[in-house]
Amino acid sequence: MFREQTNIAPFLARLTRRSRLTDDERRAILQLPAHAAQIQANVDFVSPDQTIDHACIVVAGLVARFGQTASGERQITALHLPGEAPDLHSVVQPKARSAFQALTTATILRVPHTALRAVAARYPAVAEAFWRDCMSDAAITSQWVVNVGRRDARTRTAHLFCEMAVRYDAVRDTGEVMFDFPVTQLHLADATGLTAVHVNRTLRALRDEKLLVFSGKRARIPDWDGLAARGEFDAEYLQMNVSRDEPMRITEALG
Amino acid sequence: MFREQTNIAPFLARLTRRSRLTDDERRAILQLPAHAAQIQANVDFVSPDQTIDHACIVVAGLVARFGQTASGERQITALHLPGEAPDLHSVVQPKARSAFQALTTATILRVPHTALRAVAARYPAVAEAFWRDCMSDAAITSQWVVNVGRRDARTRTAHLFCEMAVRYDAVRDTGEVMFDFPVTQLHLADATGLTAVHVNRTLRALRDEKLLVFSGKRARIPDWDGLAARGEFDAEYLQMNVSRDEPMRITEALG
DNA sequence: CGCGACGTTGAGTTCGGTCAATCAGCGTGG
DNA sequence: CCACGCTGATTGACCGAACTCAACGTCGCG
Repeated sequence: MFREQTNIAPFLARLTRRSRLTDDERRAILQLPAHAAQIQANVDFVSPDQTIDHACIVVAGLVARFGQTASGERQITALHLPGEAPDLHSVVQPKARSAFQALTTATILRVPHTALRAVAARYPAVAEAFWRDCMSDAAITSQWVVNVGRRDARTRTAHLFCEMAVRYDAVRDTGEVMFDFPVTQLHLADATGLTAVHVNRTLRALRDEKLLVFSGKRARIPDWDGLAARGEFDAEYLQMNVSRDEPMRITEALG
Repeated sequence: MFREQTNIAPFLARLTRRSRLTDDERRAILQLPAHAAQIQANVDFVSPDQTIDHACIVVAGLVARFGQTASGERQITALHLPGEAPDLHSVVQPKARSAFQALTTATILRVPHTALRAVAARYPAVAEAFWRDCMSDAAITSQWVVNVGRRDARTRTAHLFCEMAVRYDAVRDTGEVMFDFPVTQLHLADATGLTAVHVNRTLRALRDEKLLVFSGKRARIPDWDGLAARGEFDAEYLQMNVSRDEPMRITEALG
């Protein structure tokens, strides 16, 4: 039980980045029942149209949400790193509408909907934090529409790497940035709406521009400002730190 | 006041399509304070980075959420028709991250966040309905990533028209489908990630295939099944009717 | 009647896709 | 230890869907 609590901690940390929670509320989240599970790479662990009774939290590895066309081409619509809950929305929408896969062997925590609903019902501020968390993901998805719809391959790829760098919390200053990013070029293609071949060429072009080196599942960004400019990247939409903003607790609306 | 209640009714109807609400809860929503406003076409009525203190509900017209690239190209990331609340998420995220514009002269209702939060705090089931409503929009955005990222121009356009037909509630049987869709070809380009010129050619191609006639801001789909097949369209993700599903009231989780 | 917004069409270009071959790394079994 | 086979990365040659540029048509409206 204690081990499970420490596993939930990153998820709680993520929530409290954007929502204020009392000690009781935090405790309630840490005490959520959870079953750890190892997930094999490239195998659906949630399938579309499946009705599920639990949400999951990524503990280790990288999880992706997939869409598919009739001809079988795939499109990643979201990436989820440790601490995130890819299908938290299933609490209010148990019927899955897209597939989830781990891109590498991953560890997840399965948390029953019943438990999540109980906490949300007992602590409205937690329900609010869940809602807000889902909306953060939605803001990212919105940006992906813009990225995939309107930017050329290099800008698009640069933007993706910038987003991941910030989400992996790898951007400390404006100098060199490095982070592990365990994806293949095929995964990058599925995320950017390009083909694997063109991703390869695009990566090489960005390397030639001395903006990004991606090799051995590790990304190195020699010049953060340069890549951010190349990718038209503005981290604002990721709202990595809004805790200093006003409380925004619905609970306090009653006065 | 009475007039305002009737204007909120379509929004309530939308909520109750997917969430169960008691009479009290419905009444509370209908009694939300709201100011009607006329919105001019093609002018931002919400700008990015603006912190807002109210959400809006579309009463008449068509509202779009826009993203933009550095070079000024625009991408529509969501379309909202009457009864929908384009920025309901602002209740938990007052800082806007994209622009909103009406595509035609539109009427909206502005509802103060304070009032929305008060209702959500007093009736947790309403908070839940709001959350679920936002997640429905998110499911659509997810599909748009797939559409824009992986489908060719014709399939993409066909898919968009199918989605709009269903959301306008124009699909009754599998025969001919007609609905008003007040957008220009430039708007369609911004929604599909194509150029206006290519949208024009794509529309003509679909007309030649006898699948879609779009003229005078009115869409006619002679053969619904045909267009749906052409657009790889499956309405499931729109979840237009899930009320018969289990209650899913977080409130009931306490037992 | 003339202006502006929108729609339509043609000609030429280009970015990214397709097809196909080769290479590199790595785990497995002989 | 090495051959084999698999997955992923890389490269070249060619192709085509969608973009660009530019002109012209059409419609509504002041």
